[in-house]
Amino acid sequence: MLAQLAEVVGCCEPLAREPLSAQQSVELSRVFKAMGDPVRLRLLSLIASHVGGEACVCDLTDVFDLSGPTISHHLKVLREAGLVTGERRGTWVYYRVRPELLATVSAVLVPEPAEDSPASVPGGREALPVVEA
Amino acid sequence: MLAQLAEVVGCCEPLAREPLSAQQSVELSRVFKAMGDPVRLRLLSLIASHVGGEACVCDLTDVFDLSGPTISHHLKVLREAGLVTGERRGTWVYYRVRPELLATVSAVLVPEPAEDSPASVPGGREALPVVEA
DNA sequence: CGCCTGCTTCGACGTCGGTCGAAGCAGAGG
DNA sequence: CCTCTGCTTCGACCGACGTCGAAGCAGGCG
Repeated sequence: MLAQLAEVVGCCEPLAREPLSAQQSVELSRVFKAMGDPVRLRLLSLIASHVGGEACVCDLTDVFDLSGPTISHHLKVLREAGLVTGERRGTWVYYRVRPELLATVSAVLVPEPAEDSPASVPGGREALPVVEA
Repeated sequence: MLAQLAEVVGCCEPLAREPLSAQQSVELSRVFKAMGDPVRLRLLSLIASHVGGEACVCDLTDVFDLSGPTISHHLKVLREAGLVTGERRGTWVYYRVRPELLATVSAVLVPEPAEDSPASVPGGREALPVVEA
């Protein structure tokens, strides 16, 4: 049911080039809303900067003065926004970021595409992140 | 009272380089939260892509099926986040975007700075946008 | 099998935020 | 001065969201 961000946003011009359609703005705002919370933003940076590019939930929980369910909730929001992926390996669940989505969002903000970022695979527009609920 | 985004965020590394501090995440999330609404995101793109780089409120109101007070409220949120500035000229109020803030936020998202964007003035780190409530 | 640990889901509660109509303020123009 | 238009502020309503404890699920380990 969730529209695929790649189809709607991946092909949209930078903000200053032409106005967003109603649908594009809805899709894009989903990602920004997920990043619009201090805890989630910090979770994102903790995962992104962790060694190996992934972090266990138990590592993340210790950083905050928040309950486990709350951290789990925030991770779910990030997951549903397509910003991270979670994978269970044995007892622990490891989270990774999707650098493609960050690169896509980043490109929308600046007038100059700056497409030399390593995360943007050449001709990989259809390989952009897909939100699978 | 509002901390200046330039001091807190303007000097922070990309997300994947090192984790954000609690304060940095609070400041940054303020901007993302402002962009986390479809109407505000569309307002932002309408202003940014308008001829002359500025748009009158009356032009913006016509695009949405929303009341004037609601549009005004969203513009205030964007203003307080430092994303736009409003200037009264005679009867009308014109809004402009702050491309520096967009460039700053964009740079935080991608691991490669991509600092060749025209909005990032060389050595102008202290000239970055300041939120003045 | 039974327990223990790590994580998620559920249900509830309080706050925040988007929306509106009514009212207020600022200029322009009679 | 009065009025009219453009925009903002105010007050209220209601749904969305962040938070928690309790309960549920999954996998390791005696």
